[in-house]
Amino acid sequence: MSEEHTTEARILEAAKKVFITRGMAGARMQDIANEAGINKALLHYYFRSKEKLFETIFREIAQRFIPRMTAIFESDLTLFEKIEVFSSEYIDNVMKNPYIPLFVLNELNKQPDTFVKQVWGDKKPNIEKVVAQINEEVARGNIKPVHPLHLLMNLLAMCVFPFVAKPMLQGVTGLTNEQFTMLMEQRKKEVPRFIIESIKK
Amino acid sequence: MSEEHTTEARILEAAKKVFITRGMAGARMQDIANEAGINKALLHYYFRSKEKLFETIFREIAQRFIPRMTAIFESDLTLFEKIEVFSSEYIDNVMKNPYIPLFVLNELNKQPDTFVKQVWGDKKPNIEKVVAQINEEVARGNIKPVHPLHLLMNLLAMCVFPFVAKPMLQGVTGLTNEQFTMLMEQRKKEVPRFIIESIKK
DNA sequence: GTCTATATTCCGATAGAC
DNA sequence: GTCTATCGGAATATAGAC
Repeated sequence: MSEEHTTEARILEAAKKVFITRGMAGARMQDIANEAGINKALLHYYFRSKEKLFETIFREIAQRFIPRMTAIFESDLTLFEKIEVFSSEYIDNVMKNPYIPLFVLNELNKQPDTFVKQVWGDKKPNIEKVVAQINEEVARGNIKPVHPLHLLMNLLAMCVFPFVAKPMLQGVTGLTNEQFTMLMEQRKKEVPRFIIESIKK
Repeated sequence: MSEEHTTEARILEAAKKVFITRGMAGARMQDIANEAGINKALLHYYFRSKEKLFETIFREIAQRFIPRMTAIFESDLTLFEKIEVFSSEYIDNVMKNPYIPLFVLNELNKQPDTFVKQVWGDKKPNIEKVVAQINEEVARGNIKPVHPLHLLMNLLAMCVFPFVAKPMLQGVTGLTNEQFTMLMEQRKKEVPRFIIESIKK
């Protein structure tokens, strides 16, 4: 598989793959070992236990994925720009790692207290800036009155949900993988268009 | 717990609760037995194996939840009515069973081939009627041009996603359970309003 | 039908050689 | 650091008494 990787890196790579597809409860140390091309004992040598290994993986994934989203909200872009950039970048991001959202949402639901801390232990994502921006645009009469949280939920929902629900959508529509990908490609423009149509005056 | 239920019904009730919260891989037969107030052996007496029990539960849940959503799409309501009724009824529905969407999406992702058949084995949900309705409204110039699938995905996403992402949303916003419930209550009107604002001419 | 006791399998973790 | 072999516990499943 990978050539000049250290053993630890290969384990992390393999564990990531297995944990993401099967979840913490469904993953087997043996599967991870096979995927990494080593044996079980080595997993315990590098990471004391399955739980420690999982925590390492989860933290890495969550901390690399969530801040990347929220960074856009904390930036200096205008509200409309943020909506456009977020949709485009986030959908792009998820298309490359389609299983991550469900994985994160899932484990976050199974272990809310433990993992919520792990994700935002230090620096909680700051959405106050966008919220202020939205309220400001409303006050100025640039957009229609809208509850900031609903607007942000709508944006996030429309970007994430299709990937989480892909098997269901394919079951209903009969879409092939290629067609699904094309649809998601369109969505980068479609989501911001849809939102802006809704709030613009 | 429940008084005049048969043993089989109590097992199903208990299994439903445990499977939904922990998932197939995370659920333990012992937990189900405890929850039902019986012992493990009885579980195997009524349902041969954990897998059989799970399949029974999953089929029941999926077949009771998904058709209820799609029935609205197949009805004789107008497009705008469908959007309003769906939002209201579906959010209402999920508020009473908040863990079901993630459970279904999750297991559907783990076993696409097996379960997609189990859910829609006989009668696939028919979205052609709404799709036709949307295209018609566009053709008549009643609403702005919009891809039917994107519109339906948007509707579904905005209704379902907040519940699937509840722990994340609470982590970011600090919302209490009561506040979250109030927000979802608002959403029954907010989602159709948002959509209709976007597509109306 | 329901229970206790036990068999069986699976899986995380460790011991110890190299 | 990496391996093989094995332990020990947990979880599914069965046997058999009542």
